[in-house]
Amino acid sequence: MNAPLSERRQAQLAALTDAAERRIAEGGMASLKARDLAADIGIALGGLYNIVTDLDELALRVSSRTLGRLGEALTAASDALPLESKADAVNRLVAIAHAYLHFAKGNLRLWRTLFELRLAEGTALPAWAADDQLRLFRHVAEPLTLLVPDMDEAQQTLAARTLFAAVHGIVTLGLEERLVAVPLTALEAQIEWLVRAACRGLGE
Amino acid sequence: MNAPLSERRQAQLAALTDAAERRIAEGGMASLKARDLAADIGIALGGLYNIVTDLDELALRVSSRTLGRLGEALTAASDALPLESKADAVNRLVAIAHAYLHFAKGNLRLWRTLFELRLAEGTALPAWAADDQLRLFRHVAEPLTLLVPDMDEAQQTLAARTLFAAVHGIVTLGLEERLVAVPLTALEAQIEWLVRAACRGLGE
DNA sequence: GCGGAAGAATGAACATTGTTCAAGACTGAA
DNA sequence: TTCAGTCTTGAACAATGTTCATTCTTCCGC
Repeated sequence: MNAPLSERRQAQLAALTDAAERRIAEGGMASLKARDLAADIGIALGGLYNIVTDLDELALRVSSRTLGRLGEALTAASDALPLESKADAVNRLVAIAHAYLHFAKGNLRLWRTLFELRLAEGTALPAWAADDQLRLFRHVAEPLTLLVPDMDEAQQTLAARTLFAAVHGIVTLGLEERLVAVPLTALEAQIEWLVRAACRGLGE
Repeated sequence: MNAPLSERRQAQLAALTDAAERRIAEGGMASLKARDLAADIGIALGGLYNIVTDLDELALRVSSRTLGRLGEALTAASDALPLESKADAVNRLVAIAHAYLHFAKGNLRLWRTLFELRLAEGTALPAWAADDQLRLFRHVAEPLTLLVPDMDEAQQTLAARTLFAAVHGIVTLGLEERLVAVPLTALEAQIEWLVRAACRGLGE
């Protein structure tokens, strides 16, 4: 209780973010309630707004953490494979896509929250949040530079985004349980097919 | 909801759905407010709940309309091309994907609403809504049967879903304005590349 | 140490929503 | 006309995010 205020604030922010993360993991973004969170960390309702300006900011902070963990997962998948030949590059892209699928399945609610963020119309998302996103694309872009070294860089970036988006779409639809459930291994196979086909299509 | 409705009720329901569609097209699902809608069609607040059980039901009805119009757009794109050779099949798939992109861009808020529907946990979506979705997949499945006639039907269905999902992902990310904007023609080119590559990958 | 300014904590109050409900108004058959 | 059933109404309720005056703490210059 008598730690210096600045430290205390940091600790509160961390505790608040923890609580928010737990609540979202438990019940999705819809269960991010100001009163619940205040109770979780033992402060009065109004105190929330000394730590954070918005519940939206809080959701953004949780999303940043999730993106960080996702990045680590993709890094781990990448580092497990060599990257020397073009075949390596394709294999690595497949591994990244599979890692993405498994992360999404294993962190379903937190992962979904990444895309449910609705910032107030007109407010751009903070730089640190945008950075997190770019870091993700770079995981895909790196093998691509080896795969198609002659392609101009803007085109490579665009291709990385497209590939990422395609895989993301497959994962999203595949984990949507209000449609027919697709077995995980079938999803993996579909992703692998698409990534390999897309890579082959890049060559020409 | 399935008892025979009086004519007045039908008219009210239509007017209400119109109003909801207008509001969503204008400001997204967040601007579907009970009081606004009641005012729009000139009834008291409570009267809404004689016409519709929920605002969610209303959003679902608007989504059904949107899916219907989307289906028509895909049909129009399909019918404009012959379907005899395998090359025709690929061209048609590309045309469908492009039509999807243009529909999404031209009906951005209504299209996004399709995926923002959050039915109360545990309630399945009504059969008529599920049917609309299946009809969409069939647009993709039809050319696929010509393209890979030897493939077993379950596999064809799965491939259709995957292709649809991949294109959907590209469109979603491409129309997300809080990232770098991608010119429409670049988006078209990316989609065409991916669809053609995926089709070639199917053959082997 | 101390005293006052700056900042933080509190919880009541406000604003905005979706939804319900008792009471009145209406409609159509007898 | 009368009356039972139905529709409509708008006030009330509940849940929620956010603000604010008041009270309490903390920190820094003396």
